[in-house]
Amino acid sequence: MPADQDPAARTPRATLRDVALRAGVAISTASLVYSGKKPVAPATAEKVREAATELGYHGPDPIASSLRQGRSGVIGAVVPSRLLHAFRDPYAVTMFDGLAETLGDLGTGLLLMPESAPGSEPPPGSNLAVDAVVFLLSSEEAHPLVPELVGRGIPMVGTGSPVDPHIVQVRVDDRRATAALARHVHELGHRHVGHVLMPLQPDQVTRRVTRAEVAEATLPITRERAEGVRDVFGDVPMVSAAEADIEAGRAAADLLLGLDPRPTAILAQSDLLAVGAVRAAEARGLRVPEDVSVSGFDGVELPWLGRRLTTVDQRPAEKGRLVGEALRHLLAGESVEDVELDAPLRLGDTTAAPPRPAPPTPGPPG
Amino acid sequence: MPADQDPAARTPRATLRDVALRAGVAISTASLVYSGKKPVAPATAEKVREAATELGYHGPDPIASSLRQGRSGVIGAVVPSRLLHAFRDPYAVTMFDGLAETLGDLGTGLLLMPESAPGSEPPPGSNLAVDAVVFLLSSEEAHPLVPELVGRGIPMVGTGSPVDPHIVQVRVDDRRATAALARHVHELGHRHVGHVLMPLQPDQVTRRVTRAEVAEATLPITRERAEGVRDVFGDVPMVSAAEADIEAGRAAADLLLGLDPRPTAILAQSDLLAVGAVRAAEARGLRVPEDVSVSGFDGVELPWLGRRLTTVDQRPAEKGRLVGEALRHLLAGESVEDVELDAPLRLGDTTAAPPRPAPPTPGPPG
DNA sequence: TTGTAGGCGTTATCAT
DNA sequence: ATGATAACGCCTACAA
Repeated sequence: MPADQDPAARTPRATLRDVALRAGVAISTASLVYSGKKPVAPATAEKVREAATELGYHGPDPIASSLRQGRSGVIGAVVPSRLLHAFRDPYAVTMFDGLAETLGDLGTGLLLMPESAPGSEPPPGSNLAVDAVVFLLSSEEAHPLVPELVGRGIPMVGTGSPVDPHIVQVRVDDRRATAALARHVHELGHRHVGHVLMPLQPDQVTRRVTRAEVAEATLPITRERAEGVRDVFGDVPMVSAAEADIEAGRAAADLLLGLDPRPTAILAQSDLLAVGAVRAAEARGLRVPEDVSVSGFDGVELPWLGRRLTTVDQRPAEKGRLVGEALRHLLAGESVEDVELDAPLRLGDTTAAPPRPAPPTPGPPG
Repeated sequence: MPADQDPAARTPRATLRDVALRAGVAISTASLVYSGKKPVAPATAEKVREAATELGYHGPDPIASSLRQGRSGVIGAVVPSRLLHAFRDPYAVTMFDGLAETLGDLGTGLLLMPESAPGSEPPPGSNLAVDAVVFLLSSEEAHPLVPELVGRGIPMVGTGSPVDPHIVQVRVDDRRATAALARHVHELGHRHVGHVLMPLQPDQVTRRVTRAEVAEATLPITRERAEGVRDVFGDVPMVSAAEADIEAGRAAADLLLGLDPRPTAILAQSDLLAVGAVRAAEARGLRVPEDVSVSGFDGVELPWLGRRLTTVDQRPAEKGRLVGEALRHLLAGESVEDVELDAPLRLGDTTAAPPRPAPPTPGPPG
């Protein structure tokens, strides 16, 4: 390795004071040249810029500036520690994209704060300088960071969980939206449906679950979507997927398709799970939608699927943008109400009327 | 909206001084209770914590702490403004995941700094308080932020571009790795191959490109991988995809498969492009690998593909981790050399010997 | 083990 | 339009 670094690194960095001194003006005047908050004579500004260039000064130190102004210009985003998994879902990425769009206009940065093992004290990230925090993908009803942030008076925006009166929520009415979708499937004529749920717990296995278990799910949307299905179909067989991804959706749907009577429709709690359900059906030689209908939830783009899923469009990009808007108002000191996002039903080509039932089993003659 | 916020919000937040005063100790002592850098008598610590609780004090202000210590505990990650597109590629997500892993241990946060329209002055993000910056997905050979950051003495780590002596690079030898892959395809017997390239420019269209155009590609890896192919096959037909995604890969490969003679193998510059190539072949009724061989580059997980791509494994997670390691050393003040990552060839089931050529065209008799 | 004192680099206020 | 001055909240020598 090189004997030593750039010699300039050894020299203490120039500060605004050095620049002002060299330009022959007051520090406060030099500050104005950079902030532009008050007019400065062009000649003066020029002198300051020159001095800055000579000293290798590249503008005010963001940390010092933050301290003085009381804001860091950074929004914290709490994300699952397994970022990889979360971002495999286009829903998550799309929502972040929408958020980043608003934030970009705002000139604020987005700081990823990975959740870590529960119980660590203090919760990681509590020592990071953020002006506000968003919870977009949390699957916990309570979160250790929340009391901490409330205590610090840091505004928070979420999309459902964690649940806390201090968090401004931007959400969809999951139950109602799911019920609308279920009603559509019911009207097509389906009477035997199966429901594929998100994981009830982290690290669980794909398995059938009971209504009682679902009532205790960590993730509120899991419960609410299941209720939406029940509102229309009553109790139906439910399988909770081990992960919110395609493979787990396939496994979960496969379990349902093995039941007797076999469901004629699979309602999945996310588009990715629904894709898995389509795969499971195909693997059994069943055609979608002729033999089995499949529906999802989210409304993400799946260009590689080659078909349009019947789903609820949560408008994830819009959701992200609305979170950004809420942040903007909160940072401006305004108070903000919860937002309910409209989530329209999108009919695709994965749902149709159920196959005609086999003629009332004549049974082998004799 | 509510008439007003939590009344506590109006009260200026308690500081360490208030706490010390209330606990009857010196500010510096109270500070030690939180930093733990020197021992404090248990009784004293208890008094301080009590006072803190009473005052609603939740630990030192991160900004003030940062100013004093000269570090913010935040790493900046420059990302494409179209985050959505970038994160559609599992390569990107996997690499970030690897990075986040190292950073998690380090207790530092990752701040996303979206690149914005070129030419904005000053470059956005230059006012954010970061201790170091990483460029993982940049497609520019030069970047406006680089001189700025060099000026501020902020260490940088990258994976190839932008190119600058101040940036520690963690890279793969793209040319050599691609040549190794090409050699494998050559040894299988292929003599007519087509090459699918990443976009040469942002916002371009999928189209055939010449060697001369490739030599001027923005993205160094595009050039280097093309050279790797040329090292083995000489000049081959090349098509640059409009985007680094499946659909563009399909369109690009379709162009190649329409040539006469039709290539018996398509070498794509990324796994996602290769998936598109597989789709293009299938759409033409060609079997992979019996009729057409396809190879990729990256080595990402594609569980939904249902087959294993022949590819170069860049080990993206490891790459991310190595970037994290480099950061760790830089932040510790050590000097760091560029890292070359080994990228092994992974044989999958998308490559095989070319189909036997049709018997030397007898032509219609007569 | 605890206290004293000074400053990190900036910006806001107020006066000129 | 410019200048002097006082914080912003904390941490670290150093002294006791």
